[in-house]
Amino acid sequence: MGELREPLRDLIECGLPQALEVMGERWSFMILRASFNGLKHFEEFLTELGIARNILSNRLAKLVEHGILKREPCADDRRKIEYRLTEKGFDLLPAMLALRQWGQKYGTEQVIEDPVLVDELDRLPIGPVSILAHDGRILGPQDLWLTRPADLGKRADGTIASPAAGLGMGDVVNLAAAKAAAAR
Amino acid sequence: MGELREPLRDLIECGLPQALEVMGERWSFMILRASFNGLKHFEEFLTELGIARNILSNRLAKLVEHGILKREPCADDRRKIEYRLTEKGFDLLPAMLALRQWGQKYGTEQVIEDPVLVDELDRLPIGPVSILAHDGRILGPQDLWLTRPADLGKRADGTIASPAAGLGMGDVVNLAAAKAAAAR
DNA sequence: ATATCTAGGTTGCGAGTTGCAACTGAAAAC
DNA sequence: GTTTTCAGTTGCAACTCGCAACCTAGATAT
Repeated sequence: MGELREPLRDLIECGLPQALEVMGERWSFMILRASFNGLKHFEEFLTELGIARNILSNRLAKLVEHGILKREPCADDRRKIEYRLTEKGFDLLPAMLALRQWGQKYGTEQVIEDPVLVDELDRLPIGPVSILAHDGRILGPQDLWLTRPADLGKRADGTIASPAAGLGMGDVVNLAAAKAAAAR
Repeated sequence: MGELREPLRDLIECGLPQALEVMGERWSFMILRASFNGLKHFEEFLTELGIARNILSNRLAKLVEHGILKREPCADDRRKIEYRLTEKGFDLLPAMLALRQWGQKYGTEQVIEDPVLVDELDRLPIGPVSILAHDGRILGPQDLWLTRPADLGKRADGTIASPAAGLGMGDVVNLAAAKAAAAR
C-alpha cells in the first residue's frame, strides 16, 4: 500500500478516533442498524435488541448528543418519543454495510438474508461497498498508495494527472451505467 | 428505504454482530489502522497508539484468533514477533475507510491529512467509500429498498430486470473510466 | 375522579473490563 | 556475564455493563 507511513500525529488526528468515540461503544452499531430498519421508539429497541434499559437510555442519549439520531416527542401520544436518523446518521450507512458485508463474508454461520437490500431502480441486490477512485474505478488494497499532499497527481512515471480534469467523471460514468440499466 | 422491515431473527443473525464481536472492541479498529500503516511489532503499536500493555496483548491475541492478523516470530530476531494483516484483515479496509471518512466529514477539528491515501494509477486522492449497484452505479440511501428473495428483480412497474444481463457491466464501466483517466 | 397502565427513564448492586505500574523470562548486545 | 530489549503476565484501582427494582408523566378505563 505504498512506502509512506502516516506519522504518529495522524494516528491520533485522523477521523477514525472521532468516529469511534460514538460508534465504538458496544451497542451503537446495532441501534443504528435498528434505526435503518425503521425502529423509532425506546421499547422497540429494547425488545428487538435485547439490550439493558439503562444502557439503551445511555446509548440513545449519546447518539442524540452526537447528532446521529434526533429525539422528538410524538405528536399524538406525548409519552412516546421518536428517535430518528439525522443526515449525519444516514451517512453511516456505507460504514455499517461494509462492516456487515465483511461479517457475512467471514461469518461461521450461513446467513440467509431474508429481506435483501436491493437497488430501488431494478430491484437487484446491491454490490459490495467499495473504495472508488476519483473517476469511479473500483480500487483494491493493491491500488492504494500514501502520498504527501505536495505530490498529489505525480505519477511514478513522472507525468502529472490533473485533478480538475477528473471532476465529474464519476457522474458521467454512473449516468451511463444508469441509462444502460434502465434500458434493460 | 423501502416498506419492508427485517424481522427480529435477522437483527440477530445478520453479519453485523459477527463483525462487531471482534471489531466492536475498543482498540480493534485503531490497531487495524496501525497495521494498514505498516506497524508490525508489539512495542510499535504500544508507543504509537498509547494503549495499555495488557490490553494490547489481549486485543492482538483476539485479532489473531479471529484470523484478522497473523502472528509470526521474526526470522532475524527471535524475540520479535510480527503481526501482519491476513486477507480477512485486508478486507476490512472499506469498513475502516468508511468509518474514517465519516469521522473526518463530521469531526470538529479540521483534519489536515498529511499523507493522503491516493489511487496508485494517477496518484489522485480516493473518492468516498460507496454503496454500488450490481452494475456499478453509486447508490444513496434513497436508492435502497428491502425485498424478499422471491421478488428479486421485480420492479415497481412490473417489468423484470435480469441479474445475468447486469454481470460485467461494472467492469465495462470501470474499464472505460480507467481508459479515460489514463488518457489524461 | 380515581385507579391502572404505558412509555421512557433512573438508581443500586454485582460482575466484568480497562488502564497503570511493576514484575517475568527469553533472546540479543555489549 | 551483565545489561538491554521485546513481548508478555500479574495485581490493583477505576470504570462500564447488565439485571432488577423503582419513579414519573401522560394516557386509558371505571
